[in-house]
Amino acid sequence: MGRASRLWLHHSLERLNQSLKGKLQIFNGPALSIFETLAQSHDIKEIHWNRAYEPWRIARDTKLKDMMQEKGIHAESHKANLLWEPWEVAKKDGTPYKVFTPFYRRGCLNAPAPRRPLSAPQDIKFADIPANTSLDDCELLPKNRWKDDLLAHWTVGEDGARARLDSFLDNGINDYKEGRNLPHKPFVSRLSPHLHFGEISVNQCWYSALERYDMGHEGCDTFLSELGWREFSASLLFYHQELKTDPLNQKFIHFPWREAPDDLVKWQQGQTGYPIVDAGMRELYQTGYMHNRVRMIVGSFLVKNLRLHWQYGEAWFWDCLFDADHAANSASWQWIAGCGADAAPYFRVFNPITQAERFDGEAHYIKQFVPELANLPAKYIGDPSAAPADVLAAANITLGRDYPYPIVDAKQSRLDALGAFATLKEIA
DNA sequence: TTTTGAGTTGTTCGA
DNA sequence: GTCGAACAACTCAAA
Repeated sequence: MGRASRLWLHHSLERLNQSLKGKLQIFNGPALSIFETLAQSHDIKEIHWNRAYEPWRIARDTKLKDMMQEKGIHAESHKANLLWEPWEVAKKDGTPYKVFTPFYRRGCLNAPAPRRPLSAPQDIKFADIPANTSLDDCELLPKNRWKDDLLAHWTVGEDGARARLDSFLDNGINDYKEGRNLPHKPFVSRLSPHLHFGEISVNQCWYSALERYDMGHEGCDTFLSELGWREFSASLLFYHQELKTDPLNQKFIHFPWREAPDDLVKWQQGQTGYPIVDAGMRELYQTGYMHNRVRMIVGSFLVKNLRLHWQYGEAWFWDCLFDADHAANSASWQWIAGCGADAAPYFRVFNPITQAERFDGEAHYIKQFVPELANLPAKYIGDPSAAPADVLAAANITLGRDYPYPIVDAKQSRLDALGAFATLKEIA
């Protein structure tokens, strides 16, 4: 796990333990040997767990199931992370979908409806099994950065997740279709970390939305289809276990990526000279989250304007995001790079200046995370280097000192990217 | 098997 | 300033 994920997990387990009245037992180590030991010392009849789809988990759980069955223990995994299992959504010929819209509309929405959420168990009987470690001894907390201020923006745990969903259904969902593109507005759900860590189920999200709104409500439909994207990513990972490293479009193995470690660091630190990119990267580092619209902008900037390998972006997001999810992260980076499923056409390169003007025209978002530009008129917020000298002076900004010059020219690097993509055409 | 229509999120240019 | 077309060609899904 990345550092942000470990931090969230620590606090999430703490909350879970509280809601279980201190009865949560934590075991650290290889699952196989832990369960083998438990099976020797206790009379275990059945073992149940929620299914997961990461390659290492599938491999582990398969071994676990085999071992339990050898011992005569009933072992069963269940659908709990997804609305539909990957193998429940297939084309007529039985093969998996590769395009989102038919996957969702024909595949998911025509399949049997997902089960309704179950209510919490009233009475859990805990066995008297001593844990082999404590939460603190797991050392999930990062040693040298983040911690509390990073979590100031969140309420970790089941109660926080439920409150987030209710608040979104009260407010954000009504403006969701268009509003979710505006990074300074509270119109996105921000449910992703809660969903990732199982603090709320996707079934609860699905049916809570449908209890309040009908299919046909624009915001509701868009929200449900975003849950559909989560399913789509999981399906892609299930059928392409190497999604994290291998481009779905094999031609991209030959793509002429640049190697420019200095540029990568400037991207990571939010020092590219393009305020909307820098705001996003700083939001990520400071809050463990980045608004979806801005994720696309910074992603496009990395893989197209800087022409650095999408796996660098994938790795940084994996480390910094509270909602870091193997399937969604890999699939989305492949999508923005152009090698993934349903990927953007090669000529679709986000212009960081235009995007800033269109989606943060009053610069509320940028000024929140790039405070050194606080006095710059919004008119120039997309590209401070284009502001007249007297405007910069009045805003107390000296480029190259207070805020960087653009590290690449947006126009020229776009053309370079198009040229690089064109070289792929010649590959058979 | 062949054909047909369609494909999350954009930019730029010219009328 | 606004709007529609061009930007390529390919793969996918289903008729």
